[in-house]
Amino acid sequence: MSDLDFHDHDHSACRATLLRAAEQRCRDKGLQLTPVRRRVLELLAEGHRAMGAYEVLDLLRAEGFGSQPPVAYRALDFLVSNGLAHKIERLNAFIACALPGSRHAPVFLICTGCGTVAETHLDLGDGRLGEIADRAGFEIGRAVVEIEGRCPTCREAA
Amino acid sequence: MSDLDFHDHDHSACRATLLRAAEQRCRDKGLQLTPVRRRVLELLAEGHRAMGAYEVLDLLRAEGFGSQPPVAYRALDFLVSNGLAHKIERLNAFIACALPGSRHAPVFLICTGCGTVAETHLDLGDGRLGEIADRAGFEIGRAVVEIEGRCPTCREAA
DNA sequence: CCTTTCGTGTTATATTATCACATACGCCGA
DNA sequence: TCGGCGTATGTGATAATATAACACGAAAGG
Ligand SMILES: [Zn+2]
Ligand SMILES: [Zn+2]
Ligand SMILES: [Zn+2]
Ligand SMILES: [Zn+2]
Repeated sequence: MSDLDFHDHDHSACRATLLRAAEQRCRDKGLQLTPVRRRVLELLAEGHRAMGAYEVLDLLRAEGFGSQPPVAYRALDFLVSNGLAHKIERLNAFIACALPGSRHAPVFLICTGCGTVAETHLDLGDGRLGEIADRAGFEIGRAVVEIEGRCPTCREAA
Repeated sequence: MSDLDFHDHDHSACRATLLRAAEQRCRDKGLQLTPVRRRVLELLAEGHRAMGAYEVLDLLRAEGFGSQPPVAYRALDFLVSNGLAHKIERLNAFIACALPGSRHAPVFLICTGCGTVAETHLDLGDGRLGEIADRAGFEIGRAVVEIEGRCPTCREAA
């Protein structure tokens, strides 16, 4: 399975992998993967798509967690800060990181047809972006690459 | 002057160039660069930095234009749709396009120290991103590349 | 036992963005 | 000349996204 498949892969498998990786990562780094945080990551992984903070909040509320925005935002911030999820700025939405563990510049391919989001990554050190930054004397902190377009399935349909 | 200078260039010159280019572009394409729209572009060009919609709105209001959010958002949408400005998603802010005319994927270098934003661009056809999209069978519509870090000036200061 | 730290929860508020509707103006065909 | 039409501008109201400020409780460490 490629890291770029849009529709044809085993969600339950990648979900389980994600959760295991997250647990491992938190153990290693002394982070607390508390019930809310864990559940939010599960929700993102289950949905396997970008979810808004309020969408997450609704689900948390329905499950007996806190019902106010900070509950969702704090859990999401934790996941994002620790590389377990990403925020997709273009959509004001969050998604589980498909490549946890590696320090990477995520690249999102966002289908405007079906809303599916595929993640891959870019090594910023080499390549055009690194070159651009070097030439400008700019020190890269973090990068966001978000590409909107149509996924293979939606292209066929059209 | 490079298109990537952060601090040391002639603002009044690049502002004038921008406005002339916009007028030209609107004439060519039958677009109406109305007073509000033109003034918003001027404000972005004068500021020479990313400005929030409400910051723009405050200035418009002070100058006798409409005082409600849609006034600013509609003008900004016009400019963005027609390639005269960009929205920087990471900042929920807008900036005049530094390279109007060319159809390009803008790349923003955002300094977290001083807030300055430099724009350059990427040709999506070739390069790593095009390659990634091709491999996934993904048809690129538009792309957003936003890099946060420190500009040369702020690096020295640190 | 006391203090500190962290996580969770709450209420209230700030910030960003859109909806819905009214008016005005230029254009064009009847 | 008139009426319809598209487009731009303006308004008040509201939606969607995000943070501030504070209280409480559990766990860790002295
Ligand atoms: Zn990732
Ligand atoms: Zn699709
Ligand atoms: Zn541009
Ligand atoms: Zn700087």
